[in-house]
Amino acid sequence: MLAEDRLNAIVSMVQRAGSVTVQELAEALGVTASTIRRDLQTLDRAHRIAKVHGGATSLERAHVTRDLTLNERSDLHNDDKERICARAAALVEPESFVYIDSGSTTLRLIEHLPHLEDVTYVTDSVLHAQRLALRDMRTVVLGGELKPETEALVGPDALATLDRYNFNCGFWGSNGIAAEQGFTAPDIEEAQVKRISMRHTAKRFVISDASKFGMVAPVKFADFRDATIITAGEVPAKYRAMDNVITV
Amino acid sequence: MLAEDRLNAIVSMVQRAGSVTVQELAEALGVTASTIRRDLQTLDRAHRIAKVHGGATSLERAHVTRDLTLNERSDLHNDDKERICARAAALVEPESFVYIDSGSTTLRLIEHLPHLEDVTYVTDSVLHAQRLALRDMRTVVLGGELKPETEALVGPDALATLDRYNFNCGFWGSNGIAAEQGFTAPDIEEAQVKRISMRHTAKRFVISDASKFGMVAPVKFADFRDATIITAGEVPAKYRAMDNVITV
DNA sequence: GCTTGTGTGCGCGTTTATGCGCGTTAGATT
DNA sequence: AATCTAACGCGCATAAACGCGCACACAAGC
Repeated sequence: MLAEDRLNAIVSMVQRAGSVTVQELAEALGVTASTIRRDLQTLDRAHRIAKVHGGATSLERAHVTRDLTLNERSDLHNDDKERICARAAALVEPESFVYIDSGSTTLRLIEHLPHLEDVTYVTDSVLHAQRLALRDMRTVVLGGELKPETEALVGPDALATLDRYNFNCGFWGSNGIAAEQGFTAPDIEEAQVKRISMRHTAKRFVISDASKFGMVAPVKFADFRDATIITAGEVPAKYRAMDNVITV
Repeated sequence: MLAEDRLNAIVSMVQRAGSVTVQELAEALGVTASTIRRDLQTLDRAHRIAKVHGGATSLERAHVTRDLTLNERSDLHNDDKERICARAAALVEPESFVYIDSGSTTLRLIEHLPHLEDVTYVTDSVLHAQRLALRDMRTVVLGGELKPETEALVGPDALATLDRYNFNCGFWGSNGIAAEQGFTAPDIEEAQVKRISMRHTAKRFVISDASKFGMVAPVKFADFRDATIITAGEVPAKYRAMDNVITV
């Protein structure tokens, strides 16, 4: 049996039953538990199922249930991202007003944020807001239309709210980072929110792994010099030398 | 059985019955009380149920009085709620701008909403917004501070956003419904959001099971005559006769 | 034929989940 | 208000699940 077929079989079993254990899968497919675990990891990363302790559940079930602590752990071995987030989180100061952009990297950042006095976090992502609230942080959500794919808020309401705020510092993700093209995002509306939020922030940080350097996405939201980049891993020499790039 | 499944089972048992004891859960699921307690702790932290001495209650029940005991147990009239929500959902018309209040009853309502042309839903709850987006509804979220307990948005930003909107119709939950005291909520800030959102809505509906009639919570957000009540079950005769009460 | 890469199984140290015992505490009873 | 009982939380022990490294098998490419 092809590995690919086995993956599909797992997905359909999970879909049909709602949830299955590693053992059940191992027996049904005639491979060891190790292999099943690796498969589940792959499928979880591809967002085709949700891996949980002991087995896997379908996404629908996991979505209502979403155990927030489990997903993070799945790719926790990504040392780079962990280090980046730890470094970034240390930049938050007491009594400050902090903006957190939507995106998977900033989501990871939330888990590292310290419990400081009188800090308020503002975000354009409902998912991020929930996580912040779970960690008992003072949390403010921008208004606006909810984009289902990214759970981010966009549109005039979001922008209008931002216009009333001024942040001490903020953290953004970026799909592309290039010296000439600056920071770029895949979507016009989201780029607009990023642009305006940056405009209202004193200390601006982009957190990203090394893979984004040299990449260019459709819509620019800031110049390369507009933010300090916190990154890790194999950063191209050209960028590593720049004084607004911090490699950890 | 997967631990994850057990958590789901607990939630659905709590939702259906309104409240359950640790013992009942332990017997039903074939684990010890210790495990159930740990599960309840997890679920309570995730705001999926409310843990109380002796067992757990659904969030909405815990809301009326902060620490209630398991003494008087009543069914949440699951059927009633379903009928109420189905009736309410039928009131949404195409090409309308609809407000959905936070709360467990309105959450259930979302599952019944039809896919009509050109309907936009606005809500003050991040949880509700996620569900709406999952169902591919056009969804707008009010801004504001996120209250962790209820996942509702409150404060000046929420109110400012509401001031720019005018809804064709809207649906609210209410902790108390009484002829003299009107509609009441447990929290000042949430009551304010309810009040302002109602003020900007043409057709106002409160959806509630019969148990809320005669109850009074601390903060009033509307007069009894301000909304049409959609309810079911054993409504006191005094209220059943009123012409803004629809019993299904 | 040899190398290279991928997928799988196995062993081992680590983490997580569960059950049990015991001292403490919250509610009910009087 | 005093007392009593059941629920509670904590620590510990155990077993299962887990992740990782390594070895081997097999296939593809030079």
